[in-house]
Amino acid sequence: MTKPNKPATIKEIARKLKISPSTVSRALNDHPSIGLVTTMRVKKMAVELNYEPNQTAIFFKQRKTFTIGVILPTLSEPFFSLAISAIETVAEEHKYTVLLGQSLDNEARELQIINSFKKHRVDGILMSMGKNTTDLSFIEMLRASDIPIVFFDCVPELDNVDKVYSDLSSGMEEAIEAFVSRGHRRIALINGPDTLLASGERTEAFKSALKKFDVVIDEKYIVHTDLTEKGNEDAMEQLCSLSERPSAVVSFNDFVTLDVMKYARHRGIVLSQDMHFISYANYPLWKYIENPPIGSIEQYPDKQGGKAAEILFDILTSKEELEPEDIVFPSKLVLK
Amino acid sequence: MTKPNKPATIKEIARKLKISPSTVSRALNDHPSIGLVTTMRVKKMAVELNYEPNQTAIFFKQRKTFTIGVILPTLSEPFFSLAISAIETVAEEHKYTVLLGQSLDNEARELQIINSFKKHRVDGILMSMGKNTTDLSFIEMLRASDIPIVFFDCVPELDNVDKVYSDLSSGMEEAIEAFVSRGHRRIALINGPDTLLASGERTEAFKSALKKFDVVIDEKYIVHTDLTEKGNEDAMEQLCSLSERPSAVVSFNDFVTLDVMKYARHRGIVLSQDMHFISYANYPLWKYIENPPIGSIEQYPDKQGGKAAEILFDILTSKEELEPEDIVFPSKLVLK
DNA sequence: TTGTAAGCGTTATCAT
DNA sequence: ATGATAACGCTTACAA
Repeated sequence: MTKPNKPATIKEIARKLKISPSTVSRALNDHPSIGLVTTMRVKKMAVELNYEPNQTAIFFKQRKTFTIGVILPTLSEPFFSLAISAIETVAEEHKYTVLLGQSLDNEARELQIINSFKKHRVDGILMSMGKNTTDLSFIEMLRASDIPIVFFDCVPELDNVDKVYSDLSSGMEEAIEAFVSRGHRRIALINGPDTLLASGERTEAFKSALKKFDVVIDEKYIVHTDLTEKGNEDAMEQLCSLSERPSAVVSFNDFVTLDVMKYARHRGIVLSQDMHFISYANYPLWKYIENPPIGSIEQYPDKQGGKAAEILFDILTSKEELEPEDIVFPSKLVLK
Repeated sequence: MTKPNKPATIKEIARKLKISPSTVSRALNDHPSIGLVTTMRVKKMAVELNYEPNQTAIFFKQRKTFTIGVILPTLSEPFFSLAISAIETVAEEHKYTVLLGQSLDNEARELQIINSFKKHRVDGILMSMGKNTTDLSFIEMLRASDIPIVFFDCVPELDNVDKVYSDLSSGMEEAIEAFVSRGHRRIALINGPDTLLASGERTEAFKSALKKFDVVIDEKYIVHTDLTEKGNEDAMEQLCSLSERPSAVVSFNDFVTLDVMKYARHRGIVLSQDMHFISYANYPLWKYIENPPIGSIEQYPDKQGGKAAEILFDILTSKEELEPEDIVFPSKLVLK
């Protein structure tokens, strides 16, 4: 029964109807010049034969695949699964499908994925770069192949590329304000590794926010973690061993805060009393934590992903060369 | 400068070298019959002209796209993001790329995604069905189009399809054993809606495990939630209002347990003392929770996804028709 | 060892 | 309003 169903083609419809393939093609595409009757006859025969256009042929002919590739570090971070959902939604509206590639923050894998996407002739690429990606030559390569790329979240420091990202400083300012207004003066920052752009931005935002609210900047309150569990604990230990412990801590992200709070608890610190927290990410799990941070800074992965996708489709549909977009979403403290 | 780079084709290489396109094609593919010298000349010219095979043409000609589609409810559940990572890994080994489609447990969207995948002529599909999917006719449709599909996790109750899933009962048995050995006798089950297969399986496993450990089955200890936050709380309230409250609760999954524990706390119940929990999923966040469940039942999303992908590639590479696979991974209690 | 030619399914150009 | 033909880039019998 499972006859190797070579699906019906336009030619067969033409043959059955004793008309030419071009007429069939036009009828199927509702070309105005085709008579209503033939159009109907063709369409009827099409369903009868269970005709399905062979998209691979069409892709080939049109030099378009109606496919975009999305490269991001990992879907296990809620940030990115939210982002890709938004991307998928936008893609769907444009009748595009989404190719997925997780880089796992590995630059070599990133290259591999890009090449695979290029081979598959995706019409465009959305990318959030890995934390350690330094070689940006792939951008030129894609440009040479005429494949537009729009970055989101982790974007390159170039101004001739399209990018959507979040401004960390607005959230930081709100965080410091929240701490200060609650009477805190000894405010610490547990930052990521110095090699990360995102760390530099946080440091800068931290300092300028402290300045704004007239809190003296004390370098010993700025510590670093390599973002491993051990690194997070070490960073916390540094703060705990200070003679004047901070009473408030902004940390790199919610994951760091989770580890850090756990460690603090083991160290006998009473959460939400001896020490208060704010971090970046605003993951939903906080509502289940017994002494949650006073807030978390939202970076709007969905808006970022969605906007990046929209820009990409603008590029894809516009005929002229567009000026590169540089979109910034302010981050925002969400109090718990 | 951005010349509309129509990429080099085999023909141009042929022309430059004054040989025939077929020779070029063969040389590029290391066809044995081509002389070493010509092969080298061709390859050299290929890099020189920056030649890139036009995969869309190849896809078209070979009737293969080296693309598989993955349909799953949502990536925001860690279960599925883990599964898709495993799938991606296997796909990559086979030089395949992955098209993504999130159904959001919506049957109509599922159909839409399947059709989109079919249009894109994916070579095969991996699917975890939505919780409410009842119409399985898409399976026949895909069969007619000769697109193999392998199910994982949420699989149809048919025996002529390939599927990989987890046996809920082994984990349930271990859970009950863990409770019983700790002296619990009043053991409750907070199950999902009755319409779900997964709920029926849990109920059955629950009862037979209780029987196995000589605990009397008391129907009032079996309650249901629609898996919303409100539903979870209501289910817990039912248990709390019993004159003889259960001291141990197995629940549908970790998310339910989170809500339920939170509610219990508000209700004045001392977690890990008055009441103990076990649920399905084994999400990593438990290590950050102050009074975590005594354990969680692992369902191995990565193994399921990976195995499903392997089966699909077996089908894709084998010449003969293979017997449908029916793979069951026992679930397993992981103590915290 | 290499070349010739047909063909994959569709659409677009040019006729009629 | 419809048909014939070429073309997209590549592979593969079949010939030479």
